[in-house]
Amino acid sequence: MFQPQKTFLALPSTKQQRLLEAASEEFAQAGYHRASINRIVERLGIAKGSIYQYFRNKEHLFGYVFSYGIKLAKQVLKPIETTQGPFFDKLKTSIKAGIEFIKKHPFIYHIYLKILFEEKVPGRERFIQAVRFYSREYLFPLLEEAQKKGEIKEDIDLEMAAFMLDAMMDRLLQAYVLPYLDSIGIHQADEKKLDEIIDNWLIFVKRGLANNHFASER
Amino acid sequence: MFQPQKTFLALPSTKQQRLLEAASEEFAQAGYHRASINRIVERLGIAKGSIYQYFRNKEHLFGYVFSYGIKLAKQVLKPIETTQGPFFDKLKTSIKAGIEFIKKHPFIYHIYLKILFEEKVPGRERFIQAVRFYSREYLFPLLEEAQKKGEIKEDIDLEMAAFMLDAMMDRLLQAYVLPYLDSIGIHQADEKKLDEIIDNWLIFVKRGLANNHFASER
Amino acid sequence: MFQPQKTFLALPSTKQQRLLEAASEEFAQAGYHRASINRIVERLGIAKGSIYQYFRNKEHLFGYVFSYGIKLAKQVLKPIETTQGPFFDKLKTSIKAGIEFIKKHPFIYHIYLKILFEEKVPGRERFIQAVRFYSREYLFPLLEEAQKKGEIKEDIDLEMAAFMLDAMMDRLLQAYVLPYLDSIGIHQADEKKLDEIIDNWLIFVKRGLANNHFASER
Amino acid sequence: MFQPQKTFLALPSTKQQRLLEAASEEFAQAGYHRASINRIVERLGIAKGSIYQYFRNKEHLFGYVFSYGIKLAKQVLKPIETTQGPFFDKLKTSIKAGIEFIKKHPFIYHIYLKILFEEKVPGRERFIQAVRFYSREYLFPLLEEAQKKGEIKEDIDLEMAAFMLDAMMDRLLQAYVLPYLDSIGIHQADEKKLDEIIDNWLIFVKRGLANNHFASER
DNA sequence: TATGAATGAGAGTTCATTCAT
DNA sequence: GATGAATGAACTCTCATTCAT
Repeated sequence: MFQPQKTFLALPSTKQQRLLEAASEEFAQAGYHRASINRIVERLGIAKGSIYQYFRNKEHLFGYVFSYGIKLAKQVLKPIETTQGPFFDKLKTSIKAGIEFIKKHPFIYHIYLKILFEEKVPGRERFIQAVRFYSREYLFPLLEEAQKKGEIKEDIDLEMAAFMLDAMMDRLLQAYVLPYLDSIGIHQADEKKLDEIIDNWLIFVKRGLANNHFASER
Repeated sequence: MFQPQKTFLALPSTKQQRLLEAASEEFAQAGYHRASINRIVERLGIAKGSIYQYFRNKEHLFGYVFSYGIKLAKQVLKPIETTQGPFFDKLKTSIKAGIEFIKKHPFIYHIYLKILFEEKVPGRERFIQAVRFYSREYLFPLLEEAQKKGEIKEDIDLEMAAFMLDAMMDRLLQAYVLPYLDSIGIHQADEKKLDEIIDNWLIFVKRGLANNHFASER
Repeated sequence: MFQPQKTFLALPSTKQQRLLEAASEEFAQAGYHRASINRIVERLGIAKGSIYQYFRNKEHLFGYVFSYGIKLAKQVLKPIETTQGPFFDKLKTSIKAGIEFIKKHPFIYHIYLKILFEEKVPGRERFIQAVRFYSREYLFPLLEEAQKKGEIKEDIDLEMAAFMLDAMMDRLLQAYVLPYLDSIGIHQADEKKLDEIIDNWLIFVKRGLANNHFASER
Repeated sequence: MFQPQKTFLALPSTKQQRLLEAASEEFAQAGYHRASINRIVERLGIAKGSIYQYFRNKEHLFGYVFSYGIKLAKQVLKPIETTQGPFFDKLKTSIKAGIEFIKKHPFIYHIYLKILFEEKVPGRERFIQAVRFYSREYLFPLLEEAQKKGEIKEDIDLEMAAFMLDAMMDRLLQAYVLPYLDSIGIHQADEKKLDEIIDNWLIFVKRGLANNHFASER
């Protein structure tokens, strides 16, 4: 949909990469509308006109960064989808993959956050859909399968479950990145601590909050 | 911190109110940076200079809207905090109060969403903290009390529980407002349907996802 | 249709006039597309932003200059239309009025010339129609009346006559302004010479080219 | 004056021709200044740099198109000049030749119209002079000859006659091309209709507007 | 106190032209 | 000889802010 110009594709791939990174960084810092082409070219030390040789306009530049992000996200998602094993293991794999993705491509995730509630961002819905790869589309089939196998209680509303899992996983990742949303110390936790937190999170998800004895008494 | 000028305080309170509403609406629609003072004064039919008599600048204007939002949020929070009864009832009250708040003050909530991930918004963290009134600060003490009373399993990590509850409640409220998240049908639901969804959610929260028999066997 | 902003109308009329003249001059020199807002504000010694307080954009600025031109043209046209007397006297009055108009408002006429064949000029047709006030619309009724009175041969095709008169008068005015179209010495001729040329032109128009004796013989 | 580079002359003549046509088309559509080298090379599918191998710059490219136009115009003009016969027959031949020229080389004529009143077009006057091949230079000698032969009244000012004929013929050709001037139905007229119109025009030219009886009485 | 005209930095975009490959 | 990436000046337009009235 949003294609770069041929000029860009003819560039040495290191230069393509540099541009992609500079643009990503700018969009990650400022969102779509506040991002400045001026700043991007300054960062890159190229002329203002050059970027218009590479991309028709800001929209197309963003579109390219964005489809690049989707490509990366899919690379992460693919191997998880085909993974075999118990449902809760897959969940763990998923959330760890999410964190790995953020570590590897912090700008992409930041762009996602920036445009989550930004208005009139070209292609926004598509982008959000793609980067939230643990969303209903992905989780619901997993839940169905798990319920069939007896891993999940029969009377659980799976739509609601998918929705809530999405919410929790999304927030977990957000907290990993944004200190002010972090109350569990996940932000910049080391590898070991991270594992602990995720396991802790899984216990919560597995057992749920309610005391079964207490709840069943009522 | 961000005070209006004395000129503003001398204004008839109806005019103060109108200004507050116009500004809220603009910030809700456009976020902080993309909000336009031009549009605000147009909406109000006052001179552009006047708004600078009332507030030192955009930052201070936003600060005022913002403290107004916090005040409103606290009004909702106070009565809930003092409510007596079982923990899960309080939770239900909380989420319903949240929805009531959004209904009553849609602009405030939208501002919260808009600035959630916006950079360089003056006082952003404070505002977000305050409007997310079901955040850790509020939930953790409730959870502690509930655990003491035996309503909640002893081996649950309360920090994690507060974090997750926060995440889920936040997303529930977002779903109420944003069509793109309405896979669970909460968007624009009628009063009755809404109750159903919240009850459903509570069951989910109470019992958790995991099949206890299955889980305990492993 | 193209309105100035209230800000402009509130300006002291001398300033309005200065702006109008500066803009007219620029549009007259460069046409619509090549006209530069930058140059206009430079000429005026005002800030770039100011002109956008006065007019929504270039299109509206041009629209205003243009409707001002139409107003002036109508002021010239009105008195001629109501003039009584022989047809050929009216023709003479018309062409002299045209020259007077050009003398008084050289920029307006130059704008007309500039946009005659310029593409995508907002409101171009309307403008051209209005400034070519000796066009078919104006000439045809006069010719009809003259024919009725016997001033003009009965077998003359009046549409063709109007068309040709328009062509000749238009070119006369163009030659008055543009040296390279002038082969009869009308360009910047003095009052006396001008009268002579116009009379000469009228003879040509009255009698036509053809030698009647010769023509009738064939 | 404006020469192509040797590189261009070494090109196969089909390529030369293609370039000429593409450039003509662009200049015809956009005039001189708004014409875009970008679009020309796009149309041709050649590299932007190449065109600067062929022509020093835009000015020289235009100059070449322009001298090509003059060459074509002269090809049309030559045979007419040498034609023998009555003056009014020559006039008819002339205007028909003009229409033929426009049909055959629409871009050249459109360029003429576009730059008629455009400022700072290199060589503009020369080009206009050449393409308006029924101008004073051409018409005046014909008129002199005709007057000598008694085809034209003795007391006609030939300079004025040439001027007016030029004006009328020019406008006739414009009407053939531009819909907004087609009050006389010349626009896109079929061959037969066209002949009729030209004859009608000739009658007008021959006899003139004035009623001789009426005029002579006064 | 209220007004609104004036400002100017900065935004996205276009384009003829250059020059290393 | 052909290429096309790189340039940068100039373009129109927006906006928070100032200040004389």
